[in-house]
Amino acid sequence: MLIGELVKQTNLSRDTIRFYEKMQLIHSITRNNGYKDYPEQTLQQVQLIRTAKNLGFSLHEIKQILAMTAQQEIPADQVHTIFQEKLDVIDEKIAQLNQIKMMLSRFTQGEPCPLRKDCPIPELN
Amino acid sequence: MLIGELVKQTNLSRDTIRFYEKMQLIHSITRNNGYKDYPEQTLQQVQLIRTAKNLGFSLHEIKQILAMTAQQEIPADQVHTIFQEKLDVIDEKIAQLNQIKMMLSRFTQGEPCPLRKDCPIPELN
DNA sequence: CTAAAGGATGGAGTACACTCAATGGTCAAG
DNA sequence: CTTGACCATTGAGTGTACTCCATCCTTTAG
Repeated sequence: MLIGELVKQTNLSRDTIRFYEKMQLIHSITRNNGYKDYPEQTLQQVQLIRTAKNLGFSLHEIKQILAMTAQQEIPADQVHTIFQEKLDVIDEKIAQLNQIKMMLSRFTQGEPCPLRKDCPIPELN
Repeated sequence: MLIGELVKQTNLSRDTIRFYEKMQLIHSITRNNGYKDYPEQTLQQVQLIRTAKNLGFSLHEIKQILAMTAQQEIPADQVHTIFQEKLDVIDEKIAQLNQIKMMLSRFTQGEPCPLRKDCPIPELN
């Protein structure tokens, strides 16, 4: 797949795609004429980049996640540990989101806001 | 509370606190001697900033959330709408996190990775 | 009174993640 | 063979969120 096709399928800009490739989040094979060919799976990888970015992961972290998914198996304990770490981070983020959500929800139901000075102190985190 | 105390309680740097104040996420009262006095609730506000930032909200978005919590009530439909929007974003983020989580979990249980096939293994820095 | 600790301001610099502009090569249609 | 759509590279610029530095003022301990 040439870059123009990838742009259409992903709605990313050319520059963004080239930036991701420079950062080695995605990869291509260079044809004889100098044009770059992106494999089909790049679409899925871009989708993961988009989602993870949206969730506050840095490109560096996303690169790690992508690298892990590229392994054949999960042989080393080391890799598994990094993997579990990411899962833990995700669980923590979910918990934090639920906390903020509950705080905001209570507020929309007319309860006093914990961030105002005349209100009780919340237990965030 | 003077800035030094706030630094101790929050583990943020002086510069970060001053940056947040310049961006109007937090506020202070200036004493006669020019020193700035931060109200107690600043601690909770900083905690929300920290949590929301961790979840991928921008300082601009966090400023909106903080502004909303400062309202006495929720009178205007407009405010309520923005509020509900944030709640929706939070729900979406939770869903996305669960998606990534499930993808990674499946992978740790030996299933083939949807991002693989012939993908080259990126190098970790 | 003096020194040290802590406070304020202004401006420059940094890291990250793009984004744009300039320049030039490749290829298919007419 | 030219034109226009695509492709490539390089380097500069932008917005966000800090971070550092220089300089100067205020308070407190000795």
